[in-house]
Amino acid sequence: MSQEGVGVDLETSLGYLLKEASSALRAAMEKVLRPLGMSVTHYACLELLAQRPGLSNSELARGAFVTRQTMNALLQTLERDGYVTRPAEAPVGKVLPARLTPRGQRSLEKASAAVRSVEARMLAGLTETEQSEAFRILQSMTHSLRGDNEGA
Amino acid sequence: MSQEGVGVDLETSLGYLLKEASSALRAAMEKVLRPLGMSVTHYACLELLAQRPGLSNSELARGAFVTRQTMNALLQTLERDGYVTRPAEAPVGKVLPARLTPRGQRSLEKASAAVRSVEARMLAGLTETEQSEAFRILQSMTHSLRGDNEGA
DNA sequence: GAATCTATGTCAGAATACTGACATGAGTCA
DNA sequence: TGACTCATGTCAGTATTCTGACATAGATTC
Repeated sequence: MSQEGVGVDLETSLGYLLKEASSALRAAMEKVLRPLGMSVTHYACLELLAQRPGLSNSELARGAFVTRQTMNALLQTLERDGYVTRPAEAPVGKVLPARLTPRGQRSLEKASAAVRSVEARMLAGLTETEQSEAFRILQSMTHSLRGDNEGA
Repeated sequence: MSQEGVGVDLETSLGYLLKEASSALRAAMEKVLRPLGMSVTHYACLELLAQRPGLSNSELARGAFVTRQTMNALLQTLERDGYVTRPAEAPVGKVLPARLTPRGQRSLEKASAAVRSVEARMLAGLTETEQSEAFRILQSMTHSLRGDNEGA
Protein backbone atom coordinates (compact mmCIF):
# COMPACT_ATOMS: atom_id res chain seq x y z
CA MET A 1 0.00 0.00 0.00
CA SER A 2 2.35 2.72 -1.12
CA GLN A 3 0.79 6.07 -1.88
CA GLU A 4 -2.86 6.80 -1.37
CA GLY A 5 -3.84 10.25 -2.56
CA VAL A 6 -1.66 10.62 -5.61
CA GLY A 7 -4.59 9.27 -7.57
CA VAL A 8 -5.76 11.61 -10.24
CA ASP A 9 -8.77 10.90 -12.31
CA LEU A 10 -9.78 7.33 -11.73
CA GLU A 11 -11.21 8.13 -8.35
CA THR A 12 -13.61 10.61 -9.91
CA SER A 13 -14.59 8.50 -12.91
CA LEU A 14 -18.12 7.16 -12.69
CA GLY A 15 -17.16 4.38 -15.07
CA TYR A 16 -14.42 3.26 -12.74
CA LEU A 17 -16.72 3.55 -9.74
CA LEU A 18 -19.33 1.48 -11.51
CA LYS A 19 -16.77 -1.22 -12.20
CA GLU A 20 -15.57 -1.03 -8.62
CA ALA A 21 -19.05 -1.48 -7.18
CA SER A 22 -19.88 -4.28 -9.58
CA SER A 23 -16.63 -6.01 -8.73
CA ALA A 24 -17.33 -5.74 -5.02
CA LEU A 25 -20.80 -7.14 -5.55
CA ARG A 26 -19.50 -10.07 -7.53
CA ALA A 27 -16.83 -10.82 -4.94
CA ALA A 28 -19.39 -10.70 -2.14
CA MET A 29 -21.70 -13.02 -4.06
CA GLU A 30 -18.93 -15.48 -4.80
CA LYS A 31 -18.02 -15.52 -1.15
CA VAL A 32 -21.48 -16.60 -0.01
CA LEU A 33 -22.20 -18.86 -2.99
CA ARG A 34 -18.95 -20.83 -2.89
CA PRO A 35 -19.85 -22.67 0.33
CA LEU A 36 -23.02 -23.75 -1.46
CA GLY A 37 -20.97 -25.08 -4.37
CA MET A 38 -22.43 -22.56 -6.75
CA SER A 39 -20.93 -19.97 -9.07
CA VAL A 40 -22.52 -16.61 -9.83
CA THR A 41 -23.57 -17.65 -13.33
CA HIS A 42 -24.88 -20.91 -11.90
CA TYR A 43 -27.00 -18.98 -9.42
CA ALA A 44 -28.16 -16.49 -12.02
CA CYS A 45 -29.43 -19.30 -14.21
CA LEU A 46 -31.45 -20.90 -11.42
CA GLU A 47 -32.85 -17.57 -10.23
CA LEU A 48 -33.92 -16.63 -13.75
CA LEU A 49 -35.66 -19.97 -14.16
CA ALA A 50 -37.43 -19.61 -10.82
CA GLN A 51 -38.81 -16.23 -11.76
CA ARG A 52 -39.53 -17.02 -15.40
CA PRO A 53 -40.09 -20.73 -15.91
CA GLY A 54 -39.71 -21.94 -19.46
CA LEU A 55 -36.96 -19.56 -20.49
CA SER A 56 -34.84 -20.82 -23.37
CA ASN A 57 -31.09 -21.23 -23.39
CA SER A 58 -30.56 -18.04 -25.38
CA GLU A 59 -32.87 -16.05 -23.16
CA LEU A 60 -31.10 -17.30 -20.06
CA ALA A 61 -27.78 -16.33 -21.60
CA ARG A 62 -28.94 -12.78 -22.20
CA GLY A 63 -30.36 -12.57 -18.70
CA ALA A 64 -27.13 -13.76 -17.13
CA PHE A 65 -24.90 -11.65 -19.38
CA VAL A 66 -22.99 -14.54 -20.93
CA THR A 67 -22.97 -16.02 -24.42
CA ARG A 68 -25.49 -18.68 -25.34
CA GLN A 69 -22.64 -21.15 -25.74
CA THR A 70 -21.56 -20.62 -22.16
CA MET A 71 -25.09 -20.92 -20.88
CA ASN A 72 -25.65 -24.05 -22.94
CA ALA A 73 -22.66 -25.75 -21.35
CA LEU A 74 -23.94 -24.79 -17.91
CA LEU A 75 -27.44 -26.02 -18.71
CA GLN A 76 -26.10 -29.38 -19.82
CA THR A 77 -24.33 -29.77 -16.50
CA LEU A 78 -27.37 -28.66 -14.53
CA GLU A 79 -29.54 -31.04 -16.53
CA ARG A 80 -27.18 -33.94 -15.99
CA ASP A 81 -27.13 -33.27 -12.25
CA GLY A 82 -30.90 -33.02 -12.04
CA TYR A 83 -31.40 -29.35 -11.27
CA VAL A 84 -33.06 -28.48 -14.55
CA THR A 85 -35.15 -30.25 -17.16
CA ARG A 86 -35.60 -29.60 -20.82
CA PRO A 87 -37.90 -31.48 -23.19
CA ALA A 88 -36.19 -33.91 -25.57
CA GLU A 89 -37.82 -32.17 -28.49
CA ALA A 90 -38.77 -28.58 -29.05
CA PRO A 91 -42.51 -27.89 -28.76
CA VAL A 92 -42.08 -25.24 -31.39
CA GLY A 93 -39.09 -24.39 -33.54
CA LYS A 94 -35.75 -25.19 -31.95
CA VAL A 95 -36.43 -23.45 -28.66
CA LEU A 96 -36.15 -25.73 -25.65
CA PRO A 97 -37.94 -24.29 -22.60
CA ALA A 98 -36.07 -25.07 -19.39
CA ARG A 99 -37.57 -25.55 -15.97
CA LEU A 100 -36.30 -26.09 -12.45
CA THR A 101 -36.74 -29.51 -10.90
CA PRO A 102 -37.76 -29.74 -7.23
CA ARG A 103 -34.11 -30.39 -6.52
CA GLY A 104 -33.19 -27.24 -8.42
CA GLN A 105 -35.70 -25.24 -6.45
CA ARG A 106 -34.38 -26.51 -3.14
CA SER A 107 -30.84 -25.76 -4.21
CA LEU A 108 -31.84 -22.24 -5.16
CA GLU A 109 -33.55 -21.41 -1.90
CA LYS A 110 -30.45 -21.17 0.24
CA ALA A 111 -28.50 -19.41 -2.49
CA SER A 112 -31.27 -16.91 -3.05
CA ALA A 113 -31.43 -16.05 0.62
CA ALA A 114 -27.67 -15.60 0.75
CA VAL A 115 -27.64 -13.33 -2.27
CA ARG A 116 -30.52 -11.26 -0.97
CA SER A 117 -28.64 -10.69 2.25
CA VAL A 118 -25.65 -9.51 0.25
CA GLU A 119 -27.85 -7.09 -1.65
CA ALA A 120 -29.36 -5.87 1.61
CA ARG A 121 -25.88 -5.22 2.94
CA MET A 122 -25.02 -3.30 -0.20
CA LEU A 123 -28.01 -1.02 0.31
CA ALA A 124 -27.60 -0.68 4.06
CA GLY A 125 -26.21 2.86 3.92
CA LEU A 126 -28.76 4.20 1.48
CA THR A 127 -32.11 5.82 2.11
CA GLU A 128 -35.25 4.81 0.23
CA THR A 129 -34.93 7.94 -1.84
CA GLU A 130 -31.34 7.19 -2.73
CA GLN A 131 -32.28 3.69 -3.76
CA SER A 132 -34.93 5.06 -6.09
CA GLU A 133 -32.39 7.45 -7.55
CA ALA A 134 -29.90 4.62 -7.97
CA PHE A 135 -32.56 2.69 -9.84
CA ARG A 136 -33.22 5.50 -12.28
CA ILE A 137 -29.58 6.38 -12.72
CA LEU A 138 -28.43 2.83 -13.43
CA GLN A 139 -31.23 2.34 -15.93
CA SER A 140 -30.33 5.58 -17.66
CA MET A 141 -26.69 4.55 -17.90
CA THR A 142 -27.58 1.18 -19.37
CA HIS A 143 -29.93 2.62 -21.95
CA SER A 144 -27.49 5.33 -22.97
CA LEU A 145 -24.69 2.82 -23.40
CA ARG A 146 -26.84 0.50 -25.47
CA GLY A 147 -27.97 3.33 -27.68
CA ASP A 148 -31.64 2.89 -26.88
CA ASN A 149 -32.06 6.57 -27.60
CA GLU A 150 -31.47 6.44 -31.35
CA GLY A 151 -34.31 6.44 -33.81
CA ALA A 152 -36.92 7.44 -31.26
CA MET B 1 -37.95 -12.56 -27.73
CA SER B 2 -40.82 -14.40 -26.09
CA GLN B 3 -42.48 -12.65 -23.18
CA GLU B 4 -41.47 -9.24 -21.99
CA GLY B 5 -43.31 -8.16 -18.92
CA VAL B 6 -43.65 -11.42 -17.06
CA GLY B 7 -40.48 -10.45 -15.23
CA VAL B 8 -40.87 -10.41 -11.53
CA ASP B 9 -38.16 -9.34 -9.26
CA LEU B 10 -34.97 -9.12 -11.24
CA GLU B 11 -36.09 -5.94 -12.90
CA THR B 12 -36.38 -4.25 -9.53
CA SER B 13 -33.16 -5.61 -8.04
CA LEU B 14 -30.47 -2.99 -7.70
CA GLY B 15 -27.87 -5.73 -7.70
CA TYR B 16 -29.10 -6.94 -11.06
CA LEU B 17 -29.29 -3.41 -12.40
CA LEU B 18 -25.73 -2.78 -11.26
CA LYS B 19 -24.55 -5.87 -13.09
CA GLU B 20 -26.54 -4.85 -16.14
CA ALA B 21 -25.00 -1.38 -16.27
CA SER B 22 -21.52 -2.70 -15.67
CA SER B 23 -21.99 -5.29 -18.38
CA ALA B 24 -23.16 -2.64 -20.83
CA LEU B 25 -20.17 -0.48 -19.97
CA ARG B 26 -17.75 -3.32 -20.50
CA ALA B 27 -19.34 -4.23 -23.82
CA ALA B 28 -19.17 -0.63 -24.99
CA MET B 29 -15.54 -0.38 -23.96
CA GLU B 30 -14.63 -3.63 -25.71
CA LYS B 31 -16.31 -2.35 -28.84
CA VAL B 32 -14.17 0.77 -29.07
CA LEU B 33 -10.96 -0.83 -27.78
CA ARG B 34 -11.00 -3.85 -30.06
CA PRO B 35 -10.20 -1.83 -33.20
CA LEU B 36 -7.18 -0.55 -31.30
CA GLY B 37 -6.08 -4.08 -30.51
CA MET B 38 -6.59 -3.59 -26.82
CA SER B 39 -8.60 -5.41 -24.18
CA VAL B 40 -10.26 -3.73 -21.23
CA THR B 41 -7.72 -5.06 -18.74
CA HIS B 42 -4.96 -4.05 -21.14
CA TYR B 43 -6.32 -0.51 -21.23
CA ALA B 44 -6.88 -0.38 -17.48
CA CYS B 45 -3.26 -1.28 -16.87
CA LEU B 46 -1.94 1.47 -19.15
CA GLU B 47 -4.35 4.06 -17.76
CA LEU B 48 -3.37 3.23 -14.19
CA LEU B 49 0.30 3.56 -15.07
CA ALA B 50 -0.27 6.87 -16.80
CA GLN B 51 -1.99 8.31 -13.76
CA ARG B 52 0.24 6.70 -11.16
CA PRO B 53 3.68 5.93 -12.56
CA GLY B 54 5.67 3.37 -10.64
CA LEU B 55 2.76 1.22 -9.55
CA SER B 56 3.73 -2.37 -8.77
CA ASN B 57 2.22 -5.47 -10.32
CA SER B 58 0.08 -6.20 -7.28
CA GLU B 59 -1.14 -2.63 -7.06
CA LEU B 60 -2.05 -2.66 -10.74
CA ALA B 61 -3.93 -5.90 -10.22
CA ARG B 62 -6.02 -4.41 -7.44
CA GLY B 63 -6.66 -1.30 -9.50
CA ALA B 64 -7.83 -3.30 -12.48
CA PHE B 65 -9.84 -5.79 -10.40
CA VAL B 66 -7.95 -8.88 -11.48
CA THR B 67 -5.58 -11.21 -9.64
CA ARG B 68 -1.91 -10.38 -9.48
CA GLN B 69 -1.17 -13.49 -11.52
CA THR B 70 -3.33 -12.23 -14.34
CA MET B 71 -1.79 -8.78 -14.21
CA ASN B 72 1.68 -10.27 -14.14
CA ALA B 73 1.05 -12.20 -17.33
CA LEU B 74 -0.27 -9.05 -18.97
CA LEU B 75 2.70 -7.00 -17.78
CA GLN B 76 5.13 -9.53 -19.22
CA THR B 77 3.45 -9.20 -22.61
CA LEU B 78 3.36 -5.42 -22.42
CA GLU B 79 7.01 -5.40 -21.40
CA ARG B 80 7.99 -7.71 -24.23
CA ASP B 81 6.17 -5.52 -26.74
CA GLY B 82 7.74 -2.35 -25.41
CA TYR B 83 4.76 -0.61 -23.85
CA VAL B 84 6.00 -0.87 -20.29
CA THR B 85 9.34 -1.08 -18.50
CA ARG B 86 10.27 -2.59 -15.19
CA PRO B 87 13.71 -2.52 -13.58
CA ALA B 88 15.62 -5.80 -13.69
CA GLU B 89 16.05 -5.68 -9.93
CA ALA B 90 13.79 -4.35 -7.22
CA PRO B 91 14.96 -1.03 -5.72
CA VAL B 92 13.50 -2.17 -2.42
CA GLY B 93 12.09 -5.54 -1.42
CA LYS B 94 10.56 -7.51 -4.26
CA VAL B 95 8.40 -4.70 -5.59
CA LEU B 96 9.07 -3.84 -9.22
CA PRO B 97 7.77 -0.37 -10.13
CA ALA B 98 6.39 -0.29 -13.67
CA ARG B 99 6.35 2.67 -16.02
CA LEU B 100 4.95 3.48 -19.44
CA THR B 101 7.38 3.81 -22.32
CA PRO B 102 6.81 6.58 -24.89
CA ARG B 103 5.30 3.90 -27.07
CA GLY B 104 2.98 2.90 -24.25
CA GLN B 105 1.90 6.50 -23.78
CA ARG B 106 1.15 6.93 -27.45
CA SER B 107 -0.80 3.70 -27.49
CA LEU B 108 -2.81 4.85 -24.52
CA GLU B 109 -3.80 8.22 -25.95
CA LYS B 110 -6.22 6.97 -28.57
CA ALA B 111 -7.64 4.36 -26.21
CA SER B 112 -8.12 6.88 -23.46
CA ALA B 113 -10.01 9.21 -25.74
CA ALA B 114 -12.23 6.39 -26.93
CA VAL B 115 -13.02 5.29 -23.40
CA ARG B 116 -13.77 8.81 -22.26
CA SER B 117 -16.24 9.19 -25.09
CA VAL B 118 -17.94 6.00 -23.96
CA GLU B 119 -18.18 7.33 -20.44
CA ALA B 120 -19.56 10.60 -21.75
CA ARG B 121 -22.23 8.69 -23.64
CA MET B 122 -23.07 6.76 -20.49
CA LEU B 123 -23.67 10.00 -18.62
CA ALA B 124 -25.44 11.78 -21.45
CA GLY B 125 -28.90 11.46 -19.94
CA LEU B 126 -27.91 12.51 -16.43
CA THR B 127 -27.83 15.96 -14.88
CA GLU B 128 -24.85 17.22 -12.89
CA THR B 129 -26.81 16.62 -9.72
CA GLU B 130 -27.62 13.06 -10.70
CA GLN B 131 -23.98 12.39 -11.47
CA SER B 132 -23.02 13.61 -8.01
CA GLU B 133 -25.65 11.36 -6.50
CA ALA B 134 -24.41 8.44 -8.58
CA PHE B 135 -20.93 9.09 -7.26
CA ARG B 136 -22.03 9.00 -3.64
CA ILE B 137 -24.33 6.04 -4.10
CA LEU B 138 -21.78 3.86 -5.87
CA GLN B 139 -19.16 4.63 -3.26
CA SER B 140 -21.59 3.77 -0.49
CA MET B 141 -22.43 0.45 -2.13
CA THR B 142 -18.78 -0.46 -2.53
CA HIS B 143 -17.90 0.39 1.05
CA SER B 144 -20.89 -1.44 2.45
CA LEU B 145 -20.08 -4.55 0.45
CA ARG B 146 -16.45 -4.52 1.52
CA GLY B 147 -17.41 -4.13 5.14
CA ASP B 148 -15.56 -0.86 5.56
CA ASN B 149 -18.07 0.00 8.28
CA GLU B 150 -16.96 -2.58 10.85
CA GLY B 151 -14.68 -1.69 13.70
CA ALA B 152 -15.02 2.02 13.18
C1' DG C 1 18.32 -11.31 17.31
C1' DA C 2 14.77 -14.92 16.23
C1' DA C 3 10.17 -16.08 15.12
C1' DT C 4 6.02 -14.86 13.02
C1' DC C 5 3.15 -12.58 9.83
C1' DT C 6 2.11 -10.28 5.72
C1' DA C 7 2.85 -9.02 0.95
C1' DT C 8 5.19 -9.64 -3.26
C1' DG C 9 6.56 -11.81 -7.89
C1' DT C 10 6.22 -15.84 -10.35
C1' DC C 11 5.35 -20.66 -12.17
C1' DA C 12 2.01 -24.33 -13.29
C1' DG C 13 -2.49 -26.35 -13.90
C1' DA C 14 -7.59 -25.90 -13.92
C1' DA C 15 -11.77 -23.55 -14.66
C1' DT C 16 -14.43 -20.45 -17.11
C1' DA C 17 -16.00 -17.79 -20.91
C1' DC C 18 -15.44 -16.44 -25.55
C1' DT C 19 -15.17 -16.56 -30.92
C1' DG C 20 -16.08 -19.16 -35.01
C1' DA C 21 -18.88 -22.24 -37.43
C1' DC C 22 -22.74 -25.22 -38.78
C1' DA C 23 -27.44 -27.00 -39.55
C1' DT C 24 -32.16 -26.12 -38.68
C1' DG C 25 -36.71 -23.89 -37.86
C1' DA C 26 -39.72 -19.60 -38.13
C1' DG C 27 -41.01 -15.30 -40.04
C1' DT C 28 -40.94 -12.03 -44.06
C1' DC C 29 -41.50 -10.70 -48.64
C1' DA C 30 -42.19 -10.94 -53.36
C1' DT D 1 -44.21 -21.40 -53.40
C1' DG D 2 -39.39 -19.99 -53.00
C1' DA D 3 -35.65 -16.90 -51.53
C1' DC D 4 -34.03 -14.44 -47.78
C1' DT D 5 -33.27 -13.09 -43.10
C1' DC D 6 -33.00 -13.97 -38.38
C1' DA D 7 -32.67 -16.65 -34.13
C1' DT D 8 -31.79 -20.88 -32.04
C1' DG D 9 -29.11 -25.04 -30.17
C1' DT D 10 -24.84 -27.07 -30.40
C1' DC D 11 -19.91 -28.58 -31.46
C1' DA D 12 -15.00 -27.39 -31.52
C1' DG D 13 -11.02 -24.62 -30.54
C1' DT D 14 -9.05 -20.54 -28.39
C1' DA D 15 -8.41 -17.07 -25.01
C1' DT D 16 -8.70 -15.29 -20.59
C1' DT D 17 -8.86 -15.50 -15.80
C1' DC D 18 -8.60 -17.92 -11.72
C1' DT D 19 -6.81 -21.15 -7.82
C1' DG D 20 -2.89 -23.37 -5.77
C1' DA D 21 1.76 -23.27 -4.56
C1' DC D 22 6.50 -21.66 -3.70
C1' DA D 23 10.46 -18.79 -2.31
C1' DT D 24 11.66 -14.37 -0.70
C1' DA D 25 11.67 -9.55 1.44
C1' DG D 26 9.88 -6.30 4.91
C1' DA D 27 7.35 -5.47 9.13
C1' DT D 28 6.00 -6.86 13.67
C1' DT D 29 6.43 -9.05 18.01
C1' DC D 30 8.73 -10.99 21.78
